[in-house]
Amino acid sequence: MERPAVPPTRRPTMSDVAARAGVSLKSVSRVINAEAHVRPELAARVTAAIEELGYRPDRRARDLAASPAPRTIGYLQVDAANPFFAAVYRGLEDALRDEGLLLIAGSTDADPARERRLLETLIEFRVDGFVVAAAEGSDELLGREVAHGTPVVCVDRVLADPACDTVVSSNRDSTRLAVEHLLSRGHERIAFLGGQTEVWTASERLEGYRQAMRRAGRDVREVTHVDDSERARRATHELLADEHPPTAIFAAQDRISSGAIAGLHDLGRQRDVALFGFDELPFAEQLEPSISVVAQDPYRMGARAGQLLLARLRHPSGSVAFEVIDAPLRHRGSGDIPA
Amino acid sequence: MERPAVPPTRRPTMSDVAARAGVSLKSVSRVINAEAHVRPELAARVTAAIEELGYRPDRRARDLAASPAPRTIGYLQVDAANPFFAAVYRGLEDALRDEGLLLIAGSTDADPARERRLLETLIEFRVDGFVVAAAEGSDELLGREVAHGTPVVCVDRVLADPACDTVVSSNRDSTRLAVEHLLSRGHERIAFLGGQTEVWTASERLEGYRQAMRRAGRDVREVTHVDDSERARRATHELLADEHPPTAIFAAQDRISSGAIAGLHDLGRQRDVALFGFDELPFAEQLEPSISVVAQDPYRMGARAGQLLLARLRHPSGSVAFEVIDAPLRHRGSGDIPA
DNA sequence: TCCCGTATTGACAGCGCTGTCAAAAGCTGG
DNA sequence: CCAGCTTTTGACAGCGCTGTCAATACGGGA
Repeated sequence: MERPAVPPTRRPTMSDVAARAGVSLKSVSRVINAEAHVRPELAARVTAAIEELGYRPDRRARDLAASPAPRTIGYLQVDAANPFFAAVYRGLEDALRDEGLLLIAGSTDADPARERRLLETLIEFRVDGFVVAAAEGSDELLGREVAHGTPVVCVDRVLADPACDTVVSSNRDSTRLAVEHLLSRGHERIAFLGGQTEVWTASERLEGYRQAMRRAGRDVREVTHVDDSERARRATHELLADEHPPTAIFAAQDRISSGAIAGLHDLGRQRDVALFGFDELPFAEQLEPSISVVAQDPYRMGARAGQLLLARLRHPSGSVAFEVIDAPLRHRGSGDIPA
Repeated sequence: MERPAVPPTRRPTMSDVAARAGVSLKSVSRVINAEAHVRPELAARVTAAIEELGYRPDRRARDLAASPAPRTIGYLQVDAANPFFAAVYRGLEDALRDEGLLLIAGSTDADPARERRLLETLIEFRVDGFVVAAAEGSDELLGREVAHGTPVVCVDRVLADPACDTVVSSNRDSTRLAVEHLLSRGHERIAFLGGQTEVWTASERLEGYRQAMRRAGRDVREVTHVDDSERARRATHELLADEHPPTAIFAAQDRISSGAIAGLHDLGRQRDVALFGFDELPFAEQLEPSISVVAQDPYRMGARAGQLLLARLRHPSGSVAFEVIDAPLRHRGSGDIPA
């Protein structure tokens, strides 16, 4: 199929509409913005011209000329394909949609350089606010924006210096409770499989684990920087090949849980090693045994972040919020396997 | 925490930089765009001023003034939180990133009105191209854009009238092969659980099922408009409560597979009713039995769509591509349960 | 020494739109 | 019929930037 030679039709502008309708530029502007004091007859003529030409206003020019209501929000996430961030995204989107705000998003893959580049680009587009669910790759730039008065909401992370509105899960406490549950089932050797400790959430969860183990007087067994499912799978293999293998595993995020589940299955040990995961998992109910998890609610986190952003847009100097969303334990089976 | 009264610092403009550096507006512009013929000494002064003021160019003004290289692509998807669309998104993002293109995305929830609104907004932002993975809610508007010369790529759907570049899976053929596989295991009553038949992909898959059944001389048993996991779960219950229940089920997309799996588990029938799903599933390996699926590759679809878009941006009148990405069968167990 | 080509810089218009303000048109009551 | 008001319309500047083109400065050769 050959595409027909493109008619080099310049997109019609407001002047084109004005000329066609035989009115002034400003009158077209009035009609488009539904301003008062326009004779219906003139409005009709303009509307007809708009229709005939297929005219659409240019938001960029509009925003440049007027100091407009907020229109776009930038969203920085680690990975759009990760269910956690996808759910945050969706929550955000739904919270902002009613206000007509559009999301411009990008994945950073936890690469600080990429994060910086992305943030700079978003600034150049003059987005009206930011929601940041990504590592600490751009704190300085971000701090500048906060200081400048641009609304910024952090999700699932914290920005240290200029305080900004923040939404996080009860990482530490929920982890502690989950580990205490494992302890209550008689486990003494509980391994912790977690991600990069430089990441705030990861360190919080690790701290929750340590608190529980310390209070119970047990030795910790920490495997960190397990950043993907495949590494978690291998780590699980290694753990169980140990001379004194753990009888329970705490997996500090969804990818790690996936790897641990796969690893246990590989060895046929899924029914005798207890497992508690952080993050809800698809098919957690249908797996055998079904999987106990700390269930974060990323959709809700995103939605709250959106609401905080809207509030900040309306009241730039209101007090700064720090919201902790409870991540409840879902006891399902794998966490109740006894020692 | 009280936020300090915001310094109402207007964001610095190019004029501010020019004034500070004691040079003309145009010189600043030259430095920023790395144009030739600028004395290093002057460039240094400008750079310093930019740094001191924390100046960032305004892309909107820039794009308005110059006819710029493409910068943004609009992505219409049904639901950002759906793993399929999230993976397409990610593929797109990765394909476009190297060209410095940014994605502006929105979820339509298969609501035509919302789809139209979203598309109109994206047009107002003058995005340089569209990738559309959403239902047929806005074909007229979209056709206008295609006719107008704006690059548009359809993913997982087709646009009938003005042909546009398209990337789809082998929906019909792969479904036929999967159903033929079930037939080969001796199944005679195979039920089809699918979504809205008005959606192109859904109708293609249904057609594949019909072809296989017709050729084998079997009666069809079609349950359509099963649009979410919960409805699929109930439909599965009903199907198995039938006087002549099916001995195998084909689930035409991931959400439906999830529901069917849950439904079978509810009844404890997961080991004696065969199941073939469309779309890859997390934990498909670890479930018992593990789940046979037609494995679409949404990441690759997104990546190809991105490449097609880039190609079209470069050669607006090249020939129109229609790419079918093979969705191979993954035989894992649930599809091999005999009648 | 002066002329000419090249390197460097800046003035100014204009991208598509909205805000301001003034002009034109229409209405009221006396 | 006119003053005095309101309604309706348009001219024009300017948002922050880039393209064009003219002006200035500098170097080398005649």
